[in-house]
Amino acid sequence: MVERILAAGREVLVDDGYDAFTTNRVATRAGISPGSLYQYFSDKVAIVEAVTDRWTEEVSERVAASLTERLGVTGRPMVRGVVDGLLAAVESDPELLRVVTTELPGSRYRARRQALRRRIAEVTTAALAGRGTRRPDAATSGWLLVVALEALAVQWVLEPPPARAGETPADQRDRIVEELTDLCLAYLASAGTPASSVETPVDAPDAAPENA
Amino acid sequence: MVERILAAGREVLVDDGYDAFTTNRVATRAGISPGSLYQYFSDKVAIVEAVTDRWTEEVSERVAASLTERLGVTGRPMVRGVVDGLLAAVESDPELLRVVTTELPGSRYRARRQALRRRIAEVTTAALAGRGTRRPDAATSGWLLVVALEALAVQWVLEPPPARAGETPADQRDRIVEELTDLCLAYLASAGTPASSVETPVDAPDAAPENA
Amino acid sequence: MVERILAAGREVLVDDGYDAFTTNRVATRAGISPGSLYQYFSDKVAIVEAVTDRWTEEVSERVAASLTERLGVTGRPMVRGVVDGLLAAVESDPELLRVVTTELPGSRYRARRQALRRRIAEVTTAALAGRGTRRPDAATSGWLLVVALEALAVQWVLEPPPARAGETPADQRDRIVEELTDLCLAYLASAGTPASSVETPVDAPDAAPENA
Amino acid sequence: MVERILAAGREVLVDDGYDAFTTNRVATRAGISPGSLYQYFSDKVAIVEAVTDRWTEEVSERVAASLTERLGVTGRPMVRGVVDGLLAAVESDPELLRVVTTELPGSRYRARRQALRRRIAEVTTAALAGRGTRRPDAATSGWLLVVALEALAVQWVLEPPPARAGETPADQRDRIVEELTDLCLAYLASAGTPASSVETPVDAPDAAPENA
DNA sequence: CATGAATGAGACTTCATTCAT
DNA sequence: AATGAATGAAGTCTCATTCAT
Repeated sequence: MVERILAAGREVLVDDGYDAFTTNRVATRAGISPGSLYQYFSDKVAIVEAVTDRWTEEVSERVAASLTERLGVTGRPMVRGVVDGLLAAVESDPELLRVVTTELPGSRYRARRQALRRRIAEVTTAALAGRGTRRPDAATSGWLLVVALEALAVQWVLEPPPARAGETPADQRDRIVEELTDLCLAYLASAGTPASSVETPVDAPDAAPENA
Repeated sequence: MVERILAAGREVLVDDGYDAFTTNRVATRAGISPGSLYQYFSDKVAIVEAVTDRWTEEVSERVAASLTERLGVTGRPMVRGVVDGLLAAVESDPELLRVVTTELPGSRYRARRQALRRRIAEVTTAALAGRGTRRPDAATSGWLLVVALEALAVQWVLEPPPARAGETPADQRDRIVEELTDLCLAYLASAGTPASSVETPVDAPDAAPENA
Repeated sequence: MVERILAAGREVLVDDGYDAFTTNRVATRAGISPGSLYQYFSDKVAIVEAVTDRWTEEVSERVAASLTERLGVTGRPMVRGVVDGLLAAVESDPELLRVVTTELPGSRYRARRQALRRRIAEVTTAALAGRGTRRPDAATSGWLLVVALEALAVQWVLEPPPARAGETPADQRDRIVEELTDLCLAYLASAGTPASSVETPVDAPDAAPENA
Repeated sequence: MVERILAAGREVLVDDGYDAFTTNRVATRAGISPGSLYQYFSDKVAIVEAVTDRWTEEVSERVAASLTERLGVTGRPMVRGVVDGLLAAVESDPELLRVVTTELPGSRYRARRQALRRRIAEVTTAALAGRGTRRPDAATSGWLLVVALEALAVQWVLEPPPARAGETPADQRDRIVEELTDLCLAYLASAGTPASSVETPVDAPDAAPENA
């Protein structure tokens, strides 16, 4: 029965949006009476939380799975694995992803989303940690990569960039994975500006290669 | 009077959240009568839109300004300028930024947000365009950098990473700017995986430097 | 419960008028909560329609009944029967009759009223049809009698003429029935002005008997 | 200025209906400010009353005029004159007639309408009074004819019966005038059922001519 | 346990009226 | 006299929640 409610809740959220997520509608969709909802959930909010928690767990598991799968791997394949795992994770339920990231009022469901983000951050930084890197500040680098990767993964699912001519979705996905992998590796490999030079940066040496 | 309403609207949005954004509350906060709202706005939605539009314009202007300021600049300083401009833009009203990015139901205000995103994407990719780069697909690279930068800029304002011990906020900001600049330059400078090698990637050569 | 709402609706309409027919007032009068109205009616308008529909049916039934009662009758008794039936019909709820005829905004409830009028017109003209008549144009005669009879019946209920001294209401009613019967029969028996004489009417022959 | 307001009021009433008769709309239509209405009228209701009063006077005058025009006339032409005058009167502003008879809430504007009706009743009965008649009760006969004539005149303007094939509106109008004239004369000429026979009506003698 | 009718607070909006300018 | 911005009471309708069956 909880199952039916959660399924109905997800459907309403995905099909009708959060604004239309009324208890009556969820009950109708679940084929039960509005009163019965309150036997299993204290609140309307609790239903939304349960629906998103379930999705959250799915995402977390996928991320964790793809990492444990590649425990021994190192080098570029390892990074690629992390990226691929992240994409696979957010691809688990694109419609609900959209609702969670763009529809849900942050003020009410902030805690849940931050928990997920934190968990992803943990595993991701852990995976990227050991990497040989010339970055000076691991905490900042981790934060930066996780934020960027999460945003890119989500955006990839919700509004992917136009594919190349004749490119299959699978090909495009592979390409994006390589791009993100490049992004991570290039960043990690680049020398962070030493603290002293922040104030008076010397441009010439580390400037972008002027189309050499 | 429009001013008072917009100010009150912003306050309610920021202090109480979108769920509590009721016409009565806005009117009370503005110290006027509920009926007066409708002399200046057709709708509750119109008020929200006006509040966010104003913020949107501010952000747009800041981005544009910081770019025109550095028209002649090239190389790393130019990229740093773009990054700094982006940060400055989203820093204009952190509280409203939070509301707009996490509180507003996407389904109702999607159009507005996408317009802003598109405008930012345009100027950013334009700025980054001429850069010498070894990236194979400009469209994808642009998309990737814009998505990443936007997310990082927003996150920087809403939940910045912990500062180093004894570091002032201004110092941290400078440091983040350098990090983002590194991210962009390193990515652009790195060789995109040639299409042929996507299928059967050779890891060794382009792997991350294993802490050599 | 629908019953209670309809009863309350009728009361409000009759006691306070259509202007005061607010959902809150109906709910209060019915001893229920405003929200409950909407479990049974989609709209405020729907309530008014239900109330008037019920009255409409009652009126229709009465008219039909009084006609079937006298199926075999002919001559003056038949006409008298139609007239009596019409009066009986509109007498079913004088207070609501007043509301329906004078209070309800025609623009909103026109359709309903016309349906009733049409139904009455049908049965009445049908009943009067076979009558031997010297009227040249049946359509016009029917229209004329129905309009006149309806108005007279309604007016009889709402603002009857002063009774004769010492006359009981029942007596007056009988008298009015005879008057209306006379009206119908006299009209039907009178020779319609032939089409040719319409243009250049000769007054003398068909003039009213000058108190001969 | 009063003129402009009344004209605007009439327009709104006619074009948009009583429901849409708001002070703001009237003011806009009159090209003045809402506040100015209250310099000339105490109330929204007062405006409606003024508009309808003006119409009422027009109608009254027309009725009176058509009667004084035919002061010396007698016989059928006289009756025809009354009928024609009545029609002419209600034809003065068909659109406003519709509003007044079907749109205006009776409870608020009852008094005005009754005054008009009474005035019409007076002149009409006065005109019909001297007529030689076999009717036993002048008061009742007058009431009956006035009610019937008013209803017929109004209905003629608002929803006239279908015209004969090839008949011009003017012809139809002439025909209707004759019909109403017949109605009046036939009724007045017919012998009222004597009081004694009301109780036990003998049908045969005064029955309608069975299509002999 | 399940039901679903009933609840009632409260949201959005309109509009007759006023009053300072 | 004219204005028109401001008012605020009141109306319609929704929906999360409860409770008797």
